[in-house]
Amino acid sequence: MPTDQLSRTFAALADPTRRAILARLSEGEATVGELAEPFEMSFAAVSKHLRVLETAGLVSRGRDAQYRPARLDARPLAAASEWIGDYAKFWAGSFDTLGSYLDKLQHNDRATTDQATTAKENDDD
Amino acid sequence: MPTDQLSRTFAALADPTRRAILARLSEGEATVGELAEPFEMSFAAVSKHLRVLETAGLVSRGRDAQYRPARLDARPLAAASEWIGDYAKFWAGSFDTLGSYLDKLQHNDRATTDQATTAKENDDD
DNA sequence: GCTATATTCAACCTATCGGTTTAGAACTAG
DNA sequence: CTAGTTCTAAACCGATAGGTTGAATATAGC
Repeated sequence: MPTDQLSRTFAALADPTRRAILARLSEGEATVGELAEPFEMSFAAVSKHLRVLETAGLVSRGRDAQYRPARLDARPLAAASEWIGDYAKFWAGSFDTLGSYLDKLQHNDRATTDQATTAKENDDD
Repeated sequence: MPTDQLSRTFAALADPTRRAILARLSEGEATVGELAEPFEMSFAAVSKHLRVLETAGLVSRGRDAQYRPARLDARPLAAASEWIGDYAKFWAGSFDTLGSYLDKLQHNDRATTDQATTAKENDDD
């Protein structure tokens, strides 16, 4: 996997187990055991997933006796959301190209575009 | 890679070359040759990247003589954006947990939460 | 039909992923 | 100190990712 932050974030999200772990952590801290419980998978495997999430900066770990509780850190998701947001104009018009999207913008000021409130001007990369 | 749509989308985005290809395609259709030009990489490699994007539904291909122009289809990004959007409330308060976020909501009605305009109510999962 | 151009297929290589198992480390409690 | 719990490290494994090269396919132009 490439070493840039955005790639690590997206790679971390590209696994349903890890997304489920993040969903669980959105309800609060959890130990490895608690996180592993819903899965038919060894503790070690979950521990590895946590490490991937940690390397991506999406999870931080603490220490409480034997336990090493994990907690969510959603900040890298902001950057990911921002990246995707630059493309919002392309799905706002569903099947449409940018051309017909701009066209539509001129014809009806507010109708199919209400979803695109997050859109930012595309800068560089 | 897991076979669900969201995983394929995130996996496709987890590579800077593919993100650059998408960025290029956001300016309009392009042939493999045009897409390969900025990279020190064989045509075949770019062709493979395009296939990953195509499998993820992010790119569709056409035919124009020998050329097989690729065009952006951003619709899968909408789902990805929605998934990430469910976590917006967690980065809105930066370091905070859900607990202190809800706490904050009660104590000051509008202050540190102005960033969270995209937040959707977290429903199922 | 031949040749040039654009793209993909097929085989191959190395590195990483996601999982396992087994052992060991970190800590608590008797 | 010993025993029990929780978690991670290490070694291993098969499958996939991302790249290469060289041959095959598709199309256009002559």
